[in-house]
Amino acid sequence: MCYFIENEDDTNPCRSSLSSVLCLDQINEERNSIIFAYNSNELASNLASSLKTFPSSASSAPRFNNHQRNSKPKNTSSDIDVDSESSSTSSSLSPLRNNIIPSPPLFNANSTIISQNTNALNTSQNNDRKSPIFKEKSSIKPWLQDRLLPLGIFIVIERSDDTKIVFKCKSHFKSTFKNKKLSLMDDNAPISNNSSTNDSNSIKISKPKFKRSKNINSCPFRIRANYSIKAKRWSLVIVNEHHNHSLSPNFDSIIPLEEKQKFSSSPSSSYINGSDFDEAAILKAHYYIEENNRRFSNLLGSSDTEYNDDEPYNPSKDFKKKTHTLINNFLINDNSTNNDKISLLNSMISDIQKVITKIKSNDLTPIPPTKINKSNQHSFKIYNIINHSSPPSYHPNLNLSNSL
Amino acid sequence: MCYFIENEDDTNPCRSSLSSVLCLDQINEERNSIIFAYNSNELASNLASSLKTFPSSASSAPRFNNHQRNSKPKNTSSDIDVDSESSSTSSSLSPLRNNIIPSPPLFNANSTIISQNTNALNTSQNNDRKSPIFKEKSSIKPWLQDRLLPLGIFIVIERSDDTKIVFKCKSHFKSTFKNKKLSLMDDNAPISNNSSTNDSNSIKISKPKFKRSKNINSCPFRIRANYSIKAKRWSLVIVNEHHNHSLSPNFDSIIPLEEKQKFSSSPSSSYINGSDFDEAAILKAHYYIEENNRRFSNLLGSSDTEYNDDEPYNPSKDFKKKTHTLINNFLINDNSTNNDKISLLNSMISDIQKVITKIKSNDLTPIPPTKINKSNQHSFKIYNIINHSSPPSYHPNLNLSNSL
DNA sequence: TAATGGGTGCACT
DNA sequence: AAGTGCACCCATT
Repeated sequence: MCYFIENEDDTNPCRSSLSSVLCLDQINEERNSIIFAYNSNELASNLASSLKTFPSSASSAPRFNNHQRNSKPKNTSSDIDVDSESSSTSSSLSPLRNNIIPSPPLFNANSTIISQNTNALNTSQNNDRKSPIFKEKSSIKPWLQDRLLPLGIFIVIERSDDTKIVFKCKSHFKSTFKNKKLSLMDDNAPISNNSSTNDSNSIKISKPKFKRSKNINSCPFRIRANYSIKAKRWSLVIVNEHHNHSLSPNFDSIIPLEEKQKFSSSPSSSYINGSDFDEAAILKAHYYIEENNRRFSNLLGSSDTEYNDDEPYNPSKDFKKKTHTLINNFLINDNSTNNDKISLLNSMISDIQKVITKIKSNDLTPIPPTKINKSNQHSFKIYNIINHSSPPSYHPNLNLSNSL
Repeated sequence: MCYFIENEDDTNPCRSSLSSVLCLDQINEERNSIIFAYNSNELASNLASSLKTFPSSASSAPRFNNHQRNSKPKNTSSDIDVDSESSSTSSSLSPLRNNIIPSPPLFNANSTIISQNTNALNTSQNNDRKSPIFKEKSSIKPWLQDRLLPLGIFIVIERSDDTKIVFKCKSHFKSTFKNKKLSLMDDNAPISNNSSTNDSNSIKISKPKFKRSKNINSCPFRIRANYSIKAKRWSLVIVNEHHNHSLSPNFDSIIPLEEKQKFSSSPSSSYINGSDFDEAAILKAHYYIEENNRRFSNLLGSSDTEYNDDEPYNPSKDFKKKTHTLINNFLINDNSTNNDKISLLNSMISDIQKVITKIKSNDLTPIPPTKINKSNQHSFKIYNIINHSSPPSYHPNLNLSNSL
């Protein structure tokens, strides 16, 4: 089994968004073993480490040479240049098969890996370098699902065609009705039907409408299968290993019963019930990944976070950008009077100053929404902030070229 | 042909959002005639009027009785209670068939209509009240498309199952790449490659990334086909007759060539080329609808508008809500130091004050994004405000009841 | 079947 | 205006 690593150039923004790479090898499926490569990205390493615990014979991750696209003369034919046995850093590996040990790489982010299987499947295709790892497209998803289920990852196909399959997490979306009911149950505030007890200091909550954002479905986790026409083989790429939700808590609710049974009883899942199954390692890996995802997982239930592939999640920058967008949008779009606009903006400054005060006192409770005092405004309903999943509204007169 | 109108109760929020109702009858398809009902909604009336011009023999819209669900004893069997010939307001109708003239209704929004064909199709099923208007589900879309194409409305199925079909406008979305190119062509700002000319007063814009919002695809137009198991028939409901785009300008580009040919040559489209086709009336109706949609049509190209059935579009309120969400989210989520947070918030206040200044001078050009001066921050890219279609981020710890 | 990213129709659930 | 899994497309490079 050989690996070829290409550095991505930045001319293709889509391709340069690959943040981490992991190549899986299903050749030793009978032994429930996985060979994988990982890059310097911490979370990718963690995922790789967790996968590493699956096969019992691999003591460390194999490493591969980094083939800079132009740093080395490359065979221009359809054959792929392969380094083999060029490094001693992989000597600690216990190769699972009598294969060419993959060359040690210099990994970095934005690199992709093309696995080139120089060995045969246990079939007549032995020693055929062009033999695909996956014989057919339809076998990729079951194979991948089997390996990700123990991590609590339930994949579905987001998009596919003859040359690619894009996998993502199964959506956790529940109906807004169900969420509404749950939210109301969780609400500790007493709902009083006695309107006469209304005093000005207590804001009465009358059946707030909860509506979970649709973006709870926007888990950024992606795995991609690419079919190389040249190499005539499928390869797997982890495009984004992050989740915006915890994995184990939803494990039970997401996976259909038949999947669970299949998972726990199928012969290919013997790493769960088999003799060489290291349950402690699996659990440890599982929780380790979950730990790394904690800052995302606690977004569950109110997540509207969008992940930018170009750069890591940065709440401050995200906040700044969104705020800037809002302000400019308001400046240009709003058709209220200038006085009303200024009044609104001043109330916003007031809000920010409240937040600054809270930060200084380490008080992280949210500030209450302020009312808009406009005579010509419709009565301002008290909205729960969760209630608003609508994207910002732009005005048709917003001329893009003028806004630059 | 009889009609039965049910008032929706509000226990089903999906159904109560029906804003207008129009029932089409394809029985006289051979004569290219349509019987329809419309409610008091103005645009629904317009659309109904335009449809009315299709059949040459119908001089006015039929009206139907409003059957309040509990105002009248209703047969609890599977037969549907039908009023017939109970009003004289429909006397101006020229019934297209020797049918029971539909009873005049009291229409209101949030009502739905169930057509009950008391007459037979021109088949052996004559006098079978259970005979569906459409013999099969698959015939509905072609029939409806034939009637909407002359209005410039090209429908696709949004969702369907055994008992319903939801139609919407075909998306006008073009790829982001194309938009990017177009936007750059429209950009009047010179893009200088000479970085030495950078002075502090002019904000240099280096190849802004345009990315059209996906919400350009959110045209609210919806027509729904419902299958009544009781009545064993399909009925059509106009759920939302508004568009967020003009119809005719996109007519040519949207409709595939084969559809156009089918439209202009099929026998069922003889109301276009046939002898009783009133082309002037069609065009008038077409432009009339387009006129009514003008305020939506100029959203094309920058549309992020989302239609809220509960209340009209209100930029100020939208802005206020989003800002509040952002601030609270930042307060809770951001893991930077307090000094950095405060610095960021102060810069935000500065931005708002700039906006206030601009408002006072009636200068609606957007403010430039400010840099974040943090040593541990990545360089802050200059983003175009259109570039941000991501919804605000919410934090799970944000207690909803506390924020009220 | 160049490689690869993405929109979206629409039936399944 | 059920949400979404999936594939048939088309886009750019």
